[in-house]
This record gives sequence, structure tokens and C-alpha cells, in this order.
Amino acid sequence: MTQKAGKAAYHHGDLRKALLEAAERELDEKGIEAFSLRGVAKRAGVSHAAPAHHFKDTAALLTALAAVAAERFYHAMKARQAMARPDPHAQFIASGVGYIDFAVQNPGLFKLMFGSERPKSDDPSLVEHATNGFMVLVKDVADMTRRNPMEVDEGRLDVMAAWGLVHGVANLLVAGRGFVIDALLERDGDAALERLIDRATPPSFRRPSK
Amino acid sequence: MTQKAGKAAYHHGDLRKALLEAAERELDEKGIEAFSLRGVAKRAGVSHAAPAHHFKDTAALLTALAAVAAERFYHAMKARQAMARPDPHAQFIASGVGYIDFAVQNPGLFKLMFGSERPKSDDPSLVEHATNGFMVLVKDVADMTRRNPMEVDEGRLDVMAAWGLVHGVANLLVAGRGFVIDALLERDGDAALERLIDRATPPSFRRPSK
DNA sequence: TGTACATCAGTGAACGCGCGTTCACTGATGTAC
DNA sequence: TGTACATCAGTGAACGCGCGTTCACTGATGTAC
Repeated sequence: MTQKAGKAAYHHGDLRKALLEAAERELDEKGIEAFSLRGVAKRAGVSHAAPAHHFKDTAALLTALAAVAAERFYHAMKARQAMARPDPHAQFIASGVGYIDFAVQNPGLFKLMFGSERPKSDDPSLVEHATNGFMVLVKDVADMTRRNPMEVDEGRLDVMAAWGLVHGVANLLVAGRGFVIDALLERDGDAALERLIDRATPPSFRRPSK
Repeated sequence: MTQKAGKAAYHHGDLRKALLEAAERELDEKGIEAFSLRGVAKRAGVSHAAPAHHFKDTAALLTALAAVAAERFYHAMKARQAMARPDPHAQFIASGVGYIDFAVQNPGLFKLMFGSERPKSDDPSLVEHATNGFMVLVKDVADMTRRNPMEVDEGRLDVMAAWGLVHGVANLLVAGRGFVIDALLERDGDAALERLIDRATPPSFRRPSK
């Protein structure tokens, strides 16, 4: 565990963590379609057989990375909300901006979470963090509409509308289809995303049912 | 060109078309990540070297398929609109349902168009059909807001909101994240999507600026 | 209609490549005494 | 503190595989006369 600083150690110190970081870079730069375990090992500066000591196989590495991504994704949304006004609509906008911004800042992780079937989607850690993220949006809708949206048809439509909006914008930006608002983002940054979500908010989120 | 029916012909007849159809099946069943040209040839019932006579390489095949997909995608939206009431909001809902339904019915093609970097995105045919599809949404927003949305910031936000909504819902359904409304879709079919888009329509689409 | 011949659209073998994974190994580290 | 030894975490060679692509070939088709 104690690694001599400045000396190339035979043992790495924390190769597991280094492999996850290397895998993230690999995803961002080569994309899921061209992702390879040997490429990850190369980025981490170890032989291509080294990862086997930390991950059973490639799917296990990608699953662990997806779980880390889901956790960071959740915290990115919560961090935005912590800095925003506490009223329900501002909280919704904050988590939405966090959702989209996370995707733009971490395109590889975002595509891994939502666009790939390689991570094992039933991994307990992945499920836990993904559920946390989903519940942020559900709570946003619940607070805006003052009911549990998952209990009624209209509420479910509201959740899907909220999720679809932020997920769609995130996907379009990540996929290089953001030309419609690229200039606005360039000029105004996150404020443009806030205006976008504000403008796109449907009436049912503003006029809560009794 | 004239192929004897019932007899295994040495020449295929229209292998190019058959390869595109086989590639679509390959995409739907194996996904982009596992797509292979040899798999396509096998599905089409020809040797793995045969495609080279019709497509320069794998990217060329995928590009041609993406162009076909974009054209069908456009026509799916237009067909929905032709059956809907002519008022702007009904037209928007119709094209949105067409967008989402196309994705659900053709997940492989949808992912190819929006989630892959393998098709050459500057292919003239692909660009043409993709632009046609985009313009449907722009026209929807233009008709609802009674202005050219691409000329003002707010209009661009409106276009992104409209596109993001339908694109996000489509993506979530295709990615197997549709659990929020799966039961509704099962019960009501496309009508559930109509209600979703109707409910998610922001005020700016209903109260056109002067 | 018949024949010679060019062209087209397939076949199947072969190539080199990068991949994931396995394996025997070895250097580094941690621990018992 | 020193030593023996077990365990851990790397290395590098090797495996078999499926891939895209190339190549010489050949059967089928179309055309000129």
C-alpha cells in the first residue's frame, strides 16, 4: 500500500482505481464501440494482463465504471440543487441542468450508462445509484405537482416528460446534434440551459393539482 | 436482373437491397457494438466477401443504411401528420408520436442515426433526409409560435425543447428505460404518447407571441 | 436463332490484426516468530 | 531487528477467435454479329 514516491514501483498502489480512470478516458476518446480492455491497460501503464487481478472480465470493469458514473451523476444533480433556490421549480431546473451538464462533461460515462448494454444492468451498486438519480427527478415532479406522481397516470406522464426533456437535450448535445443551441451555450453557459428548461416547463408543473 | 423463382440463383438479383435489410436485422438483434459485416453477409445468405461488390467497406454500408433510415424516419413523421388534424399543435403531437414510434419500431436504425459515429455524417443523401426530418420539427414550432424560431434565441430554445422532449422519450424507450410509462403504452398505445406530448407542451407553444 | 466473348456478381481461401483471456513466472509486500 | 515464508500483484508469452479486406477464380448474364 505504501508506494515509494518518484520510483517506478512494481506494484502499482491502487491499480483498480487507475484502471477505472483509464477506462473513462478510453470511453471518452474511442467511444463504446471501439473500447478495449487492452487499450485501458495501456493507458494505465500496465501490461494487458494486469486488469484480470482486479476485474473478472471486461464486463465487470464496465459495470463497476457505470456504477461509479451513476453515483457521480446523482451527486452532480444534488450539488446543483444545493446551490439553487429551494422552491420546487428552481430545484427542478437545477437538477435538470446538472443532468445535462454531467452528460456534456462526461460523454463517455453518459453513453455507458444509457447507451450501452455491456454493463450488467442488475449490478446492485449500479441499480442503487441509478435509482437515486431517478428519484431526484421524481421528487422534483412530486414537489411541483404536490402529489406522488408515480401513483397516477398523469403523474407518470409528468415524470416521463421531465425525464425525457433533460435526457433528450443531453443526448442531442452528446451526439453532436446541439447545433440549434450551441451558440447560446457558448455565450451564456449553464444559464442557457436554465432558460431552456424554464421555457420548456409544462403548465402541469406550475399549477399543481389540489 | 431476371431471377428464376424457386431456384437458387448464382446471382442474387438485388443483393444490395438484401444486404441493407440484413444489416437492419443485424443492428436490431446484435446492436451497433457487435455489428459485423460478416454477420450481415451470413444473414443475407451470401459469402462474406460478396458485400464488397456493393459497398466499398463497412462504413459505406452503414452510411447507406443510415440514409435509408433517415428517409423512412422523415416519412413516418409526415404520414402521422397527414392523418392528424391540421392545427399546429395537433401537427406537433403527430410528428412527435411519429418520432417516438419510429424509434420503438426500429431501434437498430434509430441508434444508428443518433448513437453511432460509424456512418459518415457528411454523406449527401444522409444529410438531405436528416435535414428534412429536422425541418418537420422546426415547422411545427414555427406554426405554433407564428414566427421563424431559428431567428431568435427564444425560438431556438423552443426548437431544442421540442426536439429534446421527443428525442429523450424515444431514447429512454429504446434503451429499456421506459418503465415509467410502459404500462400506459401497453394499455393505450400511441394515445399514451399523444397525451404525454400534449401534457408536456410548454406555454410558449400555445400562446404564440404576436 | 446461334455463337463468341466481355462483363458482372458471386465463391472460398488467405492475409494480417487486435481482441479477451489464460498461464507459468517473478518481484514486492506483509507477517509470524 | 532479522529471517523465513506466504501471499499479493505484477509481467510477457501464448492461445484461439472473429474481424475486415484482398485475391484469383468461376459461373451467370448480357450483347454483338
